[in-house]
Amino acid sequence: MRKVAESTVRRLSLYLRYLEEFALHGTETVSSETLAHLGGTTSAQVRKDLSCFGSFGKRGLGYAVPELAQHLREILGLTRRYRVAMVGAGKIGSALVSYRGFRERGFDIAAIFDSDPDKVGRQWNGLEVRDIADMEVVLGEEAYEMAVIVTPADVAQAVSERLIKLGVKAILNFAPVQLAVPDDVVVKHVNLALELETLSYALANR
Amino acid sequence: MRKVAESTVRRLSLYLRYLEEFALHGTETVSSETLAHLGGTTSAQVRKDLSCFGSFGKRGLGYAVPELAQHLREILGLTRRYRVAMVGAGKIGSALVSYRGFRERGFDIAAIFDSDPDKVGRQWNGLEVRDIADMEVVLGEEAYEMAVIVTPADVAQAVSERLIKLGVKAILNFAPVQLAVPDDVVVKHVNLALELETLSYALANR
DNA sequence: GTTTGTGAAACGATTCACAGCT
DNA sequence: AGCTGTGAATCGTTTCACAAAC
Repeated sequence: MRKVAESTVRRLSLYLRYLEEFALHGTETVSSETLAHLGGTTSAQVRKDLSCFGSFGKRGLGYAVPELAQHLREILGLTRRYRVAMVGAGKIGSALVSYRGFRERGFDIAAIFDSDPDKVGRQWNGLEVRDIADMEVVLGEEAYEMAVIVTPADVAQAVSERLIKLGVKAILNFAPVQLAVPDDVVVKHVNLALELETLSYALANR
Repeated sequence: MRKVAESTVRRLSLYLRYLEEFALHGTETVSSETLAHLGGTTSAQVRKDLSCFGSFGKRGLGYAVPELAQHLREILGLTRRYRVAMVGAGKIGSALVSYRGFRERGFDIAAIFDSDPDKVGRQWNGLEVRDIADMEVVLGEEAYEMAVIVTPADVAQAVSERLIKLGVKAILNFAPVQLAVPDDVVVKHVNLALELETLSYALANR
């Protein structure tokens, strides 16, 4: 199975979302063509993506919706819930904490940290913002495999190191720095200004 | 100028960020190797990326920091400011409006719309949330080329159509739907839950 | 007849390696 | 000597096209 492209994984996530939509409406089977159309790709792409992990369809028929959805959940590691630590209680952090999309997909933000005394102690979506100085104490109580870093750029590297020491293996990083992490830790970088810049490029080069 | 890959454009944005950092510290020249190291890529990649748009370096020396930065700003269309309309005054919208990274890069969110009467009329970062029903009136007063859609999925397509009728040519879409738009309109899709899912996949498949 | 699963072909992006300029 | 710019080679992804299954 080894070596699946990131682009494939992203598409699988998308397919899963559409499958859940179909499941909700009671649709029983779906073709690669239908999934492709919804996901903005081609039927061959859908089949290739799936073929990385097995053959889930019936020739002449298509894919059984709930079964394929379940396979995708297993492939994507979404049959369990994840406890997520969030560091940085700024505006973006605030939005993420109450973002239902995370909880719906199995990601529970279960701890929030900030260094600003004005923020520490406040309740956020039923969760107390803790002092970043207490991170080791708070996170030591339960296992956290995932974290979201929403701090200023200059502290993000140090924060990531503390998180990794505490067992975090996956980081979603909103700080505009390239984090240096060990090989067994995976980092996904999100940079919203950069997304607008790709749009600006597209506008300027038509 | 030939077809430039999206990945190239994203890296150029990154290089620009580092160049501005160097400019701030008064560094005068920088090598492809240095930029590569900061951006997590290779020197050959940096040179290839730049070579799509011209030859900006001096052999034996490297690149002049302020000059290359200016070239990149021009390439990326960042020598001007953009008026951005935002539709959807939820939590994510709220975070984006006060996100300094946008303004710093030339993107001014200059209008916010929502359909919720509780939100309409409220001041957000010095900007009044307007009724989405008045979108045509408000946006008709000034030219808007860019928009951010932060609405629920079910209205995003209709909202995009109205925006496009009003002259919007670039959309950053946070709603989890694939928007269908004319060829001359560019859409960038952001899906935060999906980013966590790629992390979950990585954790599950080690 | 329809739709999957998959090698093979086409395409695109990255890396190599070196000639050419400073 | 040092570093860029770039064609050529490599590597990875997408598309094609068709045999096999239903």
